[in-house]
Amino acid sequence: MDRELLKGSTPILLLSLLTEGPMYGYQIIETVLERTSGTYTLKEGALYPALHKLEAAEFISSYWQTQANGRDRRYYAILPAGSTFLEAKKKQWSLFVNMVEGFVTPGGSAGSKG
Amino acid sequence: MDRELLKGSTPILLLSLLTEGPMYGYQIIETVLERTSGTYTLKEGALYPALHKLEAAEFISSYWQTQANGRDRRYYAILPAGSTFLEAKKKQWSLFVNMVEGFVTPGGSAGSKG
DNA sequence: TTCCCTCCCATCGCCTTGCGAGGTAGACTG
DNA sequence: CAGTCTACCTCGCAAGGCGATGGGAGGGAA
Repeated sequence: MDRELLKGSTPILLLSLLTEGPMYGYQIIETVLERTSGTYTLKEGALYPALHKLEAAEFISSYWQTQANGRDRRYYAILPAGSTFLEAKKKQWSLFVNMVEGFVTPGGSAGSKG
Repeated sequence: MDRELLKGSTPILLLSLLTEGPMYGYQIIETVLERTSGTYTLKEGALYPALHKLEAAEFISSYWQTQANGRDRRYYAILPAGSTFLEAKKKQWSLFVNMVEGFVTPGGSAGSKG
């Protein structure tokens, strides 16, 4: 997976994932790994700073939860503002994808959606 | 257009464009501007360094051409290695797009590619 | 008890990229 | 001559991902 391509897509990934329900960091990494069949490993050095930024922007919130075995986990949940932001990001995303595809496949105008 | 999303996509754009024939910098900027209906302005600060990198990697070659009015223009043309690289990049691109879409639309597996 | 592995959090410096701003210069226009 | 358009290029900055590194708690093995 091209690292440079990834830049900027992490918030979309994170917010989309959290739309399905609260998750904790380690779980996010594993989930991404599973869903991509090992293709993409979300790195800790990318995940945590991204999570913290999202929280600082109040797009997500976090809370610590203690498990039965006594260990603590920090869960992240999406906030309404985060959902709104996600929708905006999604629009930018499809705009971006259509733009690039428009150049990659110049003949068939890649404008299948909005 | 989200700047961060753009990162890493420039080589694909450039190589794809040059597949249609040799172009010079200024022309590339104008072409991108036209084709995206003014949505995306490829900046000089992004274009020239990218072009130089591509040339250093021998994916493209350049030559100066003098116009009728005496002005010089530097044309860039894609090389065989560049085409090969483009194909690889395209694969990475669709992998990347499918990956993100897989998270954005968890229900409907976004497996419609080319 | 000690050792190590797994889980789970987090930060730091480096590298790469795109961008804004700045610079050079020839040709055409007024 | 001044101003604008074409056409090239570079520099410093900001932002993001990555590899490395570190810390801490629980559980199993020696």
